[in-house]
Amino acid sequence: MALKLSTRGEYGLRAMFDLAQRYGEGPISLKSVAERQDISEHYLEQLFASLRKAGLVRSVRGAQGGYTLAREPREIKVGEIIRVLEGPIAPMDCVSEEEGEGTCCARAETCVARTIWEKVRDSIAGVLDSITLEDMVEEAHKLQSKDKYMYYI
Amino acid sequence: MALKLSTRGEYGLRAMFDLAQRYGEGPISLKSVAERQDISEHYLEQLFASLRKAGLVRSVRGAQGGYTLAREPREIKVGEIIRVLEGPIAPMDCVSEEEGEGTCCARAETCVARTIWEKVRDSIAGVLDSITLEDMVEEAHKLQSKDKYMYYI
DNA sequence: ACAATACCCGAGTGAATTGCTAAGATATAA
DNA sequence: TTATATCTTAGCAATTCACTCGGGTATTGT
Repeated sequence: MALKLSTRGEYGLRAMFDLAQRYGEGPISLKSVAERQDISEHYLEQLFASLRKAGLVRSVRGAQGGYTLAREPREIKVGEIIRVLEGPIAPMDCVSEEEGEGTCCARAETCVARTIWEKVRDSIAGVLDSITLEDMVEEAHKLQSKDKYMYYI
Repeated sequence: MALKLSTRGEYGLRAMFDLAQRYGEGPISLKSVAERQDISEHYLEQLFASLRKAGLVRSVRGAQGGYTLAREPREIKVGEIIRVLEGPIAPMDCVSEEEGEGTCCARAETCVARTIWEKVRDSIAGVLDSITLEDMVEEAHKLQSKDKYMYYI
């Protein structure tokens, strides 16, 4: 499978979507997220450590504690979540979004391939940065009402 | 690094580009490709076994043998090469380009994420399928003449 | 005939990554 | 003070990656 994401991105996005669906309800415990999304709670804790350090979620410790989105769902792009959990988007080291772009292209012909990797990178980033958590919540509502509609035909 | 390609795709594309630059000159030995592209010859052999079985290159055995592109450079898309060497393009198992799409989406909300992975997949495929080996050879010529132009300023 | 060349094939392997689990420390509400 | 949560570090089995090793087979020039 080419250009695959790891479970960090997959689980992390699912969990953040879960928080977005409950935005405004106060802190949500990882235990409940883990149960709904069928993900290991301990593993989720690790992902949320990254998300918290990146400023995407806020934590409340102690009983009745949990996590909330640090911003409104429409202010959080899917691309941000993926970058925090998986690192900069880059099909190849030499076209990483990070500043220190590494040393490649000692050979001239490498650069021809490089322009391809740049296009791939930008098209991926374009998709992920065009979708917010709010978009996902809205989409989920649409899918639900569509199901209902189908049912009554 | 998110959504990274392995060296199979990287080396394979470089090697196929090398053959494209020498298209019409008869069989090119892997040894020469490996030297020019600075890739292990044995490793390249493995990649070309896949490329040959997929019908992208033809082999000529024995002394003075080597590999040639099975089609003209403009008839070979970068996406084909990547798929042969890395498998179907799929940021997630459940949105693979292959027929047997696997079992995901037992949960409804998964499908919201799924539409995102589908968009990512299609945007990647769109880029890779829009570029042929001929495009790369032309691009290499442009880069060369640009260098020359810069030099004489 | 016989080297030399080059493709063909399968097994193995060390290093890195992945996807967790285990064990505990710390903070807060009831 | 107890139950509930977040935090933190360490470890680990399984898989994947990027090759290497050791052959075999086909073809060409001498």
